Amino acid sequence: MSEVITRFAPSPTGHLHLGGARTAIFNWLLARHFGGKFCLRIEDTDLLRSKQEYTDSILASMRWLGLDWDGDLIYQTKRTDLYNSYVDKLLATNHAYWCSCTAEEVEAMREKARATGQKPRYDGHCRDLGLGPGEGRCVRLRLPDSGRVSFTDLVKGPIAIDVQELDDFVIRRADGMPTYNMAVVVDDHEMGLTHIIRGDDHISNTPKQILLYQALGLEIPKFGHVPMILGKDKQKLSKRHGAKAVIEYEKDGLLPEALVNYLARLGWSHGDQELFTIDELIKYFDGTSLNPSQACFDDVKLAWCNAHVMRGLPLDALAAKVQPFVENIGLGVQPIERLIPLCQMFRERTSDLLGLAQSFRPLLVAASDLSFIDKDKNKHLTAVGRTHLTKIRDILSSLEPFEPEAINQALNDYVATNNLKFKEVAPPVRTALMGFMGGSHLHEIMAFLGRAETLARFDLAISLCQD
RNA sequence: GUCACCAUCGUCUAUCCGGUUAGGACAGCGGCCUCUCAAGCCGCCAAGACGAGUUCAAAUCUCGUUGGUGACGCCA
Repeated sequence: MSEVITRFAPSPTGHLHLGGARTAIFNWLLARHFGGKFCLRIEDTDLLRSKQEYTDSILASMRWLGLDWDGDLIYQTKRTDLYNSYVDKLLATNHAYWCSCTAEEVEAMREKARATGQKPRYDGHCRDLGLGPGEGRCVRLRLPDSGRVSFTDLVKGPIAIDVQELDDFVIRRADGMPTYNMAVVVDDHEMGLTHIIRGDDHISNTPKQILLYQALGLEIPKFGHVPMILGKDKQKLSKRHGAKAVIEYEKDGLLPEALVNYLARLGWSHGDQELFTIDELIKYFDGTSLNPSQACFDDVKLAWCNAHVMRGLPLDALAAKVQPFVENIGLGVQPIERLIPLCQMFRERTSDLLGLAQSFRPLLVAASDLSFIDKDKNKHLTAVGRTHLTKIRDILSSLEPFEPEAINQALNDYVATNNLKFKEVAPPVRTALMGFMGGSHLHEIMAFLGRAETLARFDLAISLCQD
């Protein structure tokens, strides 16, 4: 088998969104699986809507996701001459012709067709007029009079459409720029693409592109059209339905491995396996087992995926990742060594880095800044609570060493010697330390806080106890 | 309107060329564990859109219906 070459070709008219990210992942995975090449091409021919900042943002998201590309970035706006050389070839072989119709005239044709229940299309007015460059405005492809265009889709199987359904579409605009289908075909051929996985909104472009390949006498690559991702309510994914750009997931503290795992698994499967490492995805993804039906995006499952990745990370790596989030929510620049125990205590209690950082708050602020949840405070900081807190405070003030094991032992001893149950003692202590009934094991919390801070919290809580 | 694509639990999916108590995962519910909350473990709930046909046998093949999505630009 010759080398597999795939590509991702975003247009820089917005940030990288979930759908684009998924097609990028599929193409990247296919190339990596077969040891081929994955190329990146910026389709910036829409001068009005394309912006450099979006190109930058898309590239940043690609890097964040770990989708590295081979070779140089290709910008379509820099290849106008190349496209026009192909247009000239088509003109020279009579596969294309100049058209002088105005936008208004073409629109009138469409209206007319629509009125008779036909598909709106160009009626071939200038087809045989033999217009030259001076007389024409744009260039159109001359389609065959009859026949069917068919191809075997990697995802959907055999697809065929009658050429009667198509019209002589524009391949070169009046301003000299190529249209989308023209540029895509030239680029895909020039870049040597063998496989094209894209959204199935392109399924109707494919016959047009195949006609171009045929008119140009070029080899046709394999196409695979994956269905678009739908929102929760089966509607098209839009901002209204919670569609977010990849960059936003990054800000929310998702891990790229989790997003890649989730997105790859949406519309593709490998038996019953749900969780994959990137290496496993590369190993198993061969372009088959792609699901032809639409899939709804589920951020709850994404969160589950992310939680799983977070739990599997080495603690120091997790601490390094959460560090900027801790700083961003106003908890200061904390050294990694200090974040490691926090990660250990809280990583199973949150599903993203932002949530993890937030869960650190009670342990990173001073006792005086600790905020209490009224419900827990009223319930546990009582006269009975004061008794336990006071006695335990005494024990802790002279405990040596002030370390997890010893602290835990001291608490158990207190419970045993007073003939109590742990669950009678824990609530006031927990509320004193955390401000609410949550968090990790008490001895871990105290060991992290250190003796001084622990005692300060006991003192504060004791003063808050109501009879 | 025309054309194209799609159709299994609420959601993601498995069930390779017809024969399964239709499996797994997320969510939900219940239990165990337990100092809270989680995590973990165990269990429960829950599906072949509808109608015909082919066949000994259909979720699986065929046709139709319905529903969803997409496309129909000198946007990409």
